[in-house]
Amino acid sequence: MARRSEGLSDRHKKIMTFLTKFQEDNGYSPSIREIGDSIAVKSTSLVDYYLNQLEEMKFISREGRVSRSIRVLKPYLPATAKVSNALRQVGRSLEDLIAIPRLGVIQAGQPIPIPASDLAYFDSESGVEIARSLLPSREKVSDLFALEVQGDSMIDASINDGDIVILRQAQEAANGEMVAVWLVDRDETTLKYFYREQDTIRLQPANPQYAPIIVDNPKALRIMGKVVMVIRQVPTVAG
Amino acid sequence: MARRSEGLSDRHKKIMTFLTKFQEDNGYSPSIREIGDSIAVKSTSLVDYYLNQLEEMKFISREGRVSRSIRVLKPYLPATAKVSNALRQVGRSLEDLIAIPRLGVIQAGQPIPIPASDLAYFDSESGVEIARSLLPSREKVSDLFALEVQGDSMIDASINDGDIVILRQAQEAANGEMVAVWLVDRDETTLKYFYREQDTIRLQPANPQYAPIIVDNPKALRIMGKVVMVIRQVPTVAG
DNA sequence: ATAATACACGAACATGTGTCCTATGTCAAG
DNA sequence: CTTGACATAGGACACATGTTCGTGTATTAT
Repeated sequence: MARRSEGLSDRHKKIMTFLTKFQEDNGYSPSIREIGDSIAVKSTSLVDYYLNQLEEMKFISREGRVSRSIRVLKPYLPATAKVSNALRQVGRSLEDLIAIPRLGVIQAGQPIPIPASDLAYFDSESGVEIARSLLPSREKVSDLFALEVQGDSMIDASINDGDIVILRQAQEAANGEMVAVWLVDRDETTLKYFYREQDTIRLQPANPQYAPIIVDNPKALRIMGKVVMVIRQVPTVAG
Repeated sequence: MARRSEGLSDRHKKIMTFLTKFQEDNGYSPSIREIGDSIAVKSTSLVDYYLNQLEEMKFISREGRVSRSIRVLKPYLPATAKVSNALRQVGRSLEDLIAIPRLGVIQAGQPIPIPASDLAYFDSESGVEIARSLLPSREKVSDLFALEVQGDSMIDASINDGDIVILRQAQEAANGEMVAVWLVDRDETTLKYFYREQDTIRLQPANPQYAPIIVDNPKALRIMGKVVMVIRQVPTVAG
């Protein structure tokens, strides 16, 4: 185990991720023991030990002696967590229609930066409204967000300039899935097919005119979400 | 106490208000006893009784045997600006939800009858619901209908097998527009780009692997509608 | 009047859950 | 080697919390 790592250790990160995800999935906090299970730790005291550290570092806060009272102060996935939080208020109050926040523009071709911070704010007026009946039933509303596509590198994947893509938050992806990834180095977000190879990750634009992006450091990219739906408004020549 | 009140009783409202407010204030759910205090009820069983009703009415959901696991499904809080704002949003959204009849599947080889008379009836269960905000404002709702695409002749036009296309009824089309046409001879309906040439009409599948269909007798085809929107549900490898 | 039903109280119960104490192992510094 | 800080485990303990059962009291229907 890594010792003395300043900032968050691996365990801390796992816990924060678990906390964030658990709360999004269930709407309430996990218990100490549930957290322990998630990081394969049997003893409750050790979990408590970590939680105290996280509280010390202002990553969470909790009420003494109150079950499941952990609040995530600095979501480990800052943008996405905040968004889903906002979404929960609108989305869950409605059964048929779902307002999905349109976070911004994603450049599918030559990637142009969407600073991650941009993902943090979401103005309800810019949301995309979707009928729940169109979504696979298993989709959790709170995990969804929308982006508008610019660029044409995904043309062969049936995604065009101007399309609106609905994504589900995810931190991982299987080979061949279409994902939105944040490239840390370039500080930009792009839409690509995801392939994990031996030591690298290949981000493949479906359009063969564009070269794939090869990432050798897994930490240099963060998967923001998987594409679950594409909406395209076809312009008609004459109204 | 009001009895037999259909819908939410006074107690129910108080509980929902308390739940909403408590969660906003604390970030987690109150316990049964805390709820009891808020409505001056001493017995936990009575609170449980009400909670069961609220759960029955889909106002909340909770996990069995898990503390503080209440989720508010329909926030009840007419006073707060925030909530009323959200509700207004929801209300407006509902009005804007449009049910578009899904007439059937479009596919080479399978004829789809789309006489105007057929548009009159449609079963709401088979309809596709679209938020009005997604449609160009000028679209007349009554002119719209939906088809599910089978086959891949339009792949390069960003339309894939399984996609749902929304069309507007039309008898004519301008060059380059994407239309659904009924080929009288073949007795089938297909989706193609429309080009009128000197004496013929060319129906161009965007996918170059497929040859265009040349129709020399204008009466041999009937334009059923223009494509105004494409909705694609992307399957994810692992749910 | 009687039965049925909805509403209400309280207490007992089982268990979920946070807290805390002790013990052990590991590693770097003295 | 010793020491001490850190990491880890196990478990006892108290109490927080959801569940359930028994009982009582109105209101309504038969």
